[in-house]
Amino acid sequence: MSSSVQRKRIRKSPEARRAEIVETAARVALTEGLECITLRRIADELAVRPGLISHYFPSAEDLVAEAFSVASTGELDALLPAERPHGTPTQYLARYFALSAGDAYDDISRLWINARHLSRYRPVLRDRVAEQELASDDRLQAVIQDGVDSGEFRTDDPRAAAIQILVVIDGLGAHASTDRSNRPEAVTRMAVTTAERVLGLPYGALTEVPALTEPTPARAEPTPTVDSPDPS
Amino acid sequence: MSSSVQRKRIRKSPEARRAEIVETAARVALTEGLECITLRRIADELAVRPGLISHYFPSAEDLVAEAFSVASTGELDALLPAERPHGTPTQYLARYFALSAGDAYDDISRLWINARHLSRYRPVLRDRVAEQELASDDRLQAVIQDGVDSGEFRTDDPRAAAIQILVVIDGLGAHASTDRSNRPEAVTRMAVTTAERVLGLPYGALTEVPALTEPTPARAEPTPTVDSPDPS
DNA sequence: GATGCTATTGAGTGTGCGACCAATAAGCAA
DNA sequence: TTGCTTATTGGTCGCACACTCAATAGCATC
Repeated sequence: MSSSVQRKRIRKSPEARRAEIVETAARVALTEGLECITLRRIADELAVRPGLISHYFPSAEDLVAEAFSVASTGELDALLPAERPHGTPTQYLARYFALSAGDAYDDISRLWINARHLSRYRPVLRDRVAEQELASDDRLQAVIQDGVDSGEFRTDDPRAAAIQILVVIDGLGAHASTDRSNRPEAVTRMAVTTAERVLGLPYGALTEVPALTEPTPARAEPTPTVDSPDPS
Repeated sequence: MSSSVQRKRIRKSPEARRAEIVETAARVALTEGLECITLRRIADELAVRPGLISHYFPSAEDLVAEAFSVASTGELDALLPAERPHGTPTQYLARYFALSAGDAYDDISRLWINARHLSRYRPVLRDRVAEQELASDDRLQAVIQDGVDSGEFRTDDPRAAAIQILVVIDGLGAHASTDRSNRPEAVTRMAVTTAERVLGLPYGALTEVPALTEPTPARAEPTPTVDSPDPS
């Protein structure tokens, strides 16, 4: 056998193939960057020909935007799930900050920087970025609102509180490609400190917290096929 | 005359030509992005042939890195000069925040996002980004130290204070390509608020301040070497 | 005005990209 | 088994990019 060149073509349903393409692109976006989503790259990954990717995404820009949305949504769900049946708002928030400070968060930080930069040139992506920003704001605001309702947090503007926290997280994440080893503790802890301040919590309230009773998986499985609605 | 094709070549000293190239690249970086620094693009700006750019920068990556450094240094000097003979630390700091909140700052925010993203792939640029980050930290720290010495500010870790302020500014700047029109006031004001907090100042101390006696120019003139014919 | 140094050109190489489309064959239905 | 729909291929086009190098010509110097 001279080599591994694909001999037999495999024919899949458009829905399955499309989902497969988007998933692959999302993975590439997260690990290597949005500009690595090229027709050839994704095609290689799936052992098909570039033309097939074009067939599903006549404009490559749409695939990039879709990949970002999928990756970003998946990460958000992993960090701060929409359903929170296994703990208090304080616990979920504490978990959120713990994850945000970990090395694993660097990929997400990089993805956001990547998307924010690239959206300068790509209108389709720009819309998706704005959409995902809103989703992040909403998600965090919801947790805060829950905490306010339960009396754990105190703020008269949960949305402003959420955005302020996210601004700090973005600011800390900006350096995801650079060395951050010798940052002062006050800086490392900035996100938590900000949250404690805007939510009327005492120092340590978000770091010294019992873990969730039934820990949600660190990474949600990305909804195995079947659906995946139409992108742009 | 069929057209404007360059007829006569102009021979300049290597130093002058090199400076011209870097200046042009820095301007392009600031207005259009670092990936628009291509041999052809810069050559067109200067009405020379691409090969000449290669002659001065055998690796284009070096030009990109150099352009970023020059642009970034220039902007830092415009925002927060190293020499501050015409006012108090409070005044210079207030001016810094005023400029940072203006629309003109968007170009700089975008440049930083651009550089932070691109440095993921370009080691030379990465080093320059780290270097310029340090320069920003140092510059702000110096102003804070002056203010502490004069009794205007109060903090026991000027560097940590500086970095915290910059993290917030970075976080706010992350959205420079997106719409930010309907941000809560608390968010818009975050950088100033942070500064007032970490420097032990009352609310408004950095916004209600008399202007500098001899206002430094908002933008330093880039040494108009007689020529510079065509902006794109 | 002639000479020499070298800044600058012109022409070319190879790579990777998105996009396009007629031809092909997989797999379902009859 | 046959036929048909259409998912998939293979090939091609044009463009933009960085990089190379021998040939050319500006200009300072004599």
